[in-house]
Amino acid sequence: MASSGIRDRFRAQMRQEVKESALRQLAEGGPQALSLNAIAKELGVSGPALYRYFASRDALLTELILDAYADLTAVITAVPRRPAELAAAYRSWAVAEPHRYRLLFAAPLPGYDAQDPRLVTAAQQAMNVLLEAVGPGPAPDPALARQLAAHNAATDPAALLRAITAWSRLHGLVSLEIEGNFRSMGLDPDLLFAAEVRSIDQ
Amino acid sequence: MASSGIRDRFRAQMRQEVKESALRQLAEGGPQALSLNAIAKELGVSGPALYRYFASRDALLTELILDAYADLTAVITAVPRRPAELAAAYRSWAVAEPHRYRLLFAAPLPGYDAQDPRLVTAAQQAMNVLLEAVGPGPAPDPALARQLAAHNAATDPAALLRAITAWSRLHGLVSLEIEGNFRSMGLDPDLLFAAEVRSIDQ
DNA sequence: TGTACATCAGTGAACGCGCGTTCACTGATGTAC
DNA sequence: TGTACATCAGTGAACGCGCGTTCACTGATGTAC
Repeated sequence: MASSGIRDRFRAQMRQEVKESALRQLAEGGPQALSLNAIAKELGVSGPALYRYFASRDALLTELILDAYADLTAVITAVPRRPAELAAAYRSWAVAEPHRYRLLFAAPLPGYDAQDPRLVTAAQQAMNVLLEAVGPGPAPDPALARQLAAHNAATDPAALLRAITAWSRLHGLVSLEIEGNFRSMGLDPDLLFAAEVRSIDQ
Repeated sequence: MASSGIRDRFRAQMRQEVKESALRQLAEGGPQALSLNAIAKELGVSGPALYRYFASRDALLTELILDAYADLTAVITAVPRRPAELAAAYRSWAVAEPHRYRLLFAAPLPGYDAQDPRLVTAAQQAMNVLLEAVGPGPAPDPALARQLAAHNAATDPAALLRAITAWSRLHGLVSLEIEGNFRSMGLDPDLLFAAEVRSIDQ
């Protein structure tokens, strides 16, 4: 009951607004632009008020990361399980929200410890979607096969390796694109992407 | 003459020490850990003293980036121009100095504008080394071929595309490795790397 | 329906810290005569 | 060889700013009787 009281609904909405403001800041100012004081200011509230909703800056950051994993996973889940479609969905999300993509895969902020076990779980769920799309690739060498099996016993190591390789290639393209490396070379990321996806697809 | 006076030599060495201290800080604290005050403290000097050697924090950062490009280029230049060797050299450098690799390819710091044209030149020189190692790949589609030719008229567009693709794949692996993504999956980056390089090599 | 109470969102002041940068200045030292 | 001077490394104080977080507190409001 308590969890659907009026106060609880208010709480939930306020938490949501804090997160939205935080994301707006990340989008504009880069990853270390996440400042509780600035969020409070945007929401028209004093700084300490935010401590009603999040235990600390790190706690807020952790939630943002979990949300980002969930969104990315949702986006690639909503699409046919084929490499080209998955890759396009993955890239679209990253390009649309580079600040959130960075939250997932770029350097962690100093002073922030990604200890939370929920982060590991969230990452695995995203990976599982990719896994369903790829067929087995070349057989990994025995040592690698053993590690792959230990990481995910339910999946053929050759398929797992292929999924990881595909992910790695995707990440390479996407991260260079969102940091502007292709644009500064005068190259259209769309075309590079199409060319590379063809290679993953085969 | 003036450029080899005693004072000039002193200046050069002091500049070097400032840079070394800056790199030490980056190595420990992440990219936004570059603080002039902290550098000054480490060198046993007051904060304002550094302004004798660098016009601003951004000027220092720019020099660190240029140095990093130069070092990476030197490392891959010192190795036979074959894909496997180049890839191994590239990766070794990145893994040995992840903080410098991030300086080159991860998100720019907020408030830092990478305006300096020397940065573009430095990036191209590194790319040129990769170019010499790859043979032509599949023919790019016409629009992409045009852009590739515009970016580098001296090179066959098919070879250029192959070099860019190889770079992108390398970057994907290397950046996931240095951020600890493979380690957290229980996978040995060496083995993943060997598997992926085989694919680039063919 | 009315009242008393517990809950809790939000405040303002404060703590201690760090940041980049400027300024007027001191004092050592290389250099030119 | 000795001396005067210009150069310039470095200082300490200050500016204005922002940060996360704590604390004791006020006041509104939902809730239980």
